[in-house]
Amino acid sequence: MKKSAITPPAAQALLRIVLPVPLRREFDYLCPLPLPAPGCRVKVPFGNRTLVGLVLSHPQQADIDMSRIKPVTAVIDNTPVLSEAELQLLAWAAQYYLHPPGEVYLQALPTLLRKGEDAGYKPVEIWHLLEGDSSTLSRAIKQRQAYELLQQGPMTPGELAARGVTSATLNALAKKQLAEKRECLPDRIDWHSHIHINEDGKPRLTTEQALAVSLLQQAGGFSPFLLEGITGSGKTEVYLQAMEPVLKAGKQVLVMVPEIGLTPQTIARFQHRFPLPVCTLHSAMNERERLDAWLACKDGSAAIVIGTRSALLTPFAGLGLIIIDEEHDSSFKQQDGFRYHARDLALLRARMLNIPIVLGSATPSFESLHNAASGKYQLLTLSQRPGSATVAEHLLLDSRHVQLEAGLSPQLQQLMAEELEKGNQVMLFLNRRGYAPVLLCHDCGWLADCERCDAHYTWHKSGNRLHCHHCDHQRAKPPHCPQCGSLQLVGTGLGTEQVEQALAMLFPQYSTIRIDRDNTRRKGSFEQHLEGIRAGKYQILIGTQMLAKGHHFPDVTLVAMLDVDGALFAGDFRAAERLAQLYIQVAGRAGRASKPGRVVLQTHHPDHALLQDLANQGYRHFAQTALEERHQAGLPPYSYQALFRCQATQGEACREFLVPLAQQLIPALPATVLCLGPFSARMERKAGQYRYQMLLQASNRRDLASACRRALAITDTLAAARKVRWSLDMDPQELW
DNA sequence: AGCACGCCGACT
DNA sequence: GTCGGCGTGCTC
Repeated sequence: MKKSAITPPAAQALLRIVLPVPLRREFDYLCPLPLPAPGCRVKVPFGNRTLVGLVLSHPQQADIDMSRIKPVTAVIDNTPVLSEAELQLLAWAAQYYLHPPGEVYLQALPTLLRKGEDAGYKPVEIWHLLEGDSSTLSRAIKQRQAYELLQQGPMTPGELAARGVTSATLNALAKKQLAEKRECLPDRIDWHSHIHINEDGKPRLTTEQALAVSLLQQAGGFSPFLLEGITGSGKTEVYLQAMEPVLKAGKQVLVMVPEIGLTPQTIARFQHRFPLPVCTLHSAMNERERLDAWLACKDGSAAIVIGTRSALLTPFAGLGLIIIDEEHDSSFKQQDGFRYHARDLALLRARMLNIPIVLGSATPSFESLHNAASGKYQLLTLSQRPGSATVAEHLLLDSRHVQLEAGLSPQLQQLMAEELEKGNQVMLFLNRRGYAPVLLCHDCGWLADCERCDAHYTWHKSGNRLHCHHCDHQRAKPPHCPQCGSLQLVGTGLGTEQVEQALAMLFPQYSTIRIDRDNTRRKGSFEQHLEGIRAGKYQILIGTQMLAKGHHFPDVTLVAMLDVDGALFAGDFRAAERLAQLYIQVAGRAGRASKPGRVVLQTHHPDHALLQDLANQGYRHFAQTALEERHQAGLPPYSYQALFRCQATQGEACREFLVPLAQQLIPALPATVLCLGPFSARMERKAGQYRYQMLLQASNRRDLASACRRALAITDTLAAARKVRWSLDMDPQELW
């Protein structure tokens, strides 16, 4: 007879975990010993569903009554998917951005891991030979060929297929017990001990480059740099050489690029210099590719990681350097959900890891310039282009009192003709696609307005459609006015389509290509157009800013911005900064190497201080003036902001939430914190949603954070909060 | 966010 | 009589 039917209660203890729910809270669960370490995933019951959560700590005591605490369903990982250092970074981010911790932590994991999949590589299939009598293959030619191929070593089905071996042949071999398919883990390359640097194509450095490289190569510990280098000054070469000692020490390098910067050419350049494992991380990858790349960062088998915003949250085995190219680019700030700024978090990560970080740009953000001026960043300047390149000439063309042809002044047409006659290319920028931004009835004044937004439809003549650029709604262009029946529907204003059409009339002897989102939608068509331009198939290029980013065409000697006047008076205090960055970007397209370039800005406000500054003094001078203005006005980076946004199908619902929030908050604010609003978005209704906002501005971060925490506490008590969608945006980059 | 619970209108 | 509308509350 068995003794003791009583089993002792299983030894168990508490886990504090985060879950993918929009609650600013952590949750405690019971778990049998041994407890999974912080950074491990567990499955837990939550309400009546099961969620994947991440272990943060092992608390001694629960923060609620023990009777309400449930046991975990399962432990997924026996080794953490995130290290202590990464957990610390994410904890800081959740605190700083005041975002629900579950959404912050889970953001650092690829989707497959969020769903609870194993944190392992996808096994690869390998065919290999078995011991056996191969003489039976004398008459089976294909099988014998496959057998002989496999005698050289095991191969994947893909490699075999490339050599003409079909799966049928392999299956036949398997049936005869001569070969077998096995699943195994992909090879991991141990690159750390044998670094090779390809000196082929390494250019001679300018003095400035050499100085920057030597300072970067000597940098040890946490040292932030701002690399300010004009277009064509060779920033990438500085990055490459700064990476050398880091890689030689067996440390990984993270290169962050804007969304549009992750091109095959970028990757190829790094791959060519360093024949080491380079991996990319971006949104266009599928879930499996992303997990495999994520694992390669985490286990150290990737030497160089080139990625967009989300790459910053990826774990690294041994990160030695962070590079942020085009650091001013707005795509580094996430614009929904967890609204983090990857550049700002990168600084924090570098500080936590005690490693150098380089922010590079031709047009640094005002924040970074301010930090360089105050000595927080070391400034490295590249003001020369290698070789004998000349600097472009900048012209402001007064478009007042002159007859514009499809937006082109006679003077601009003259300049274009001059360059075209010399066999050069001309590039025109207009940040408005479509034929005309407004369609109206000439007889009764009816306007084609979007039903879901406070905006006009843009008339796209190709396809004869009306298209709302704010909500993406499309409809056929009505044949006559819906109000008075008139056939006199006319377009007002100018879009790229219209300019393209007009150019064909003005310069019939030259061919024109338009580049905007409308005619590059098809995969690969953008690259195809670029190729056509490089090959000289087109002499005149007209496009939106997508033409401005990064692509260089050596035969372009004249670039012109047709209309930026709208941006000069936009309501957002950052509009001028963005315009200046775009202008410099565009200007960088003009001339290089042997051919001097001209940059033309056509404007109705040629005396505007901003434009004068940009054209005559350059970005740096403009930035200094503008920063001084921000200083006077107490705007960022001389103050700090947080924005409460709110949207609902009824404007009233937004006001019923934000007004009492502001009323209760304002009396509790210290003198250092300013509350502005609530006020409606400049475009109050977008895609059927009414949008309101409330801005908090403070002279120091501590007071701003406590004001936000106060506001969040009030929000919890407001029933009206449940009838709207609201969010908190720390360090907002744009106002609605 | 999900999901259940709960209390009021038009339908098999 | 029920199906289902969305307000309210809760999730360790």
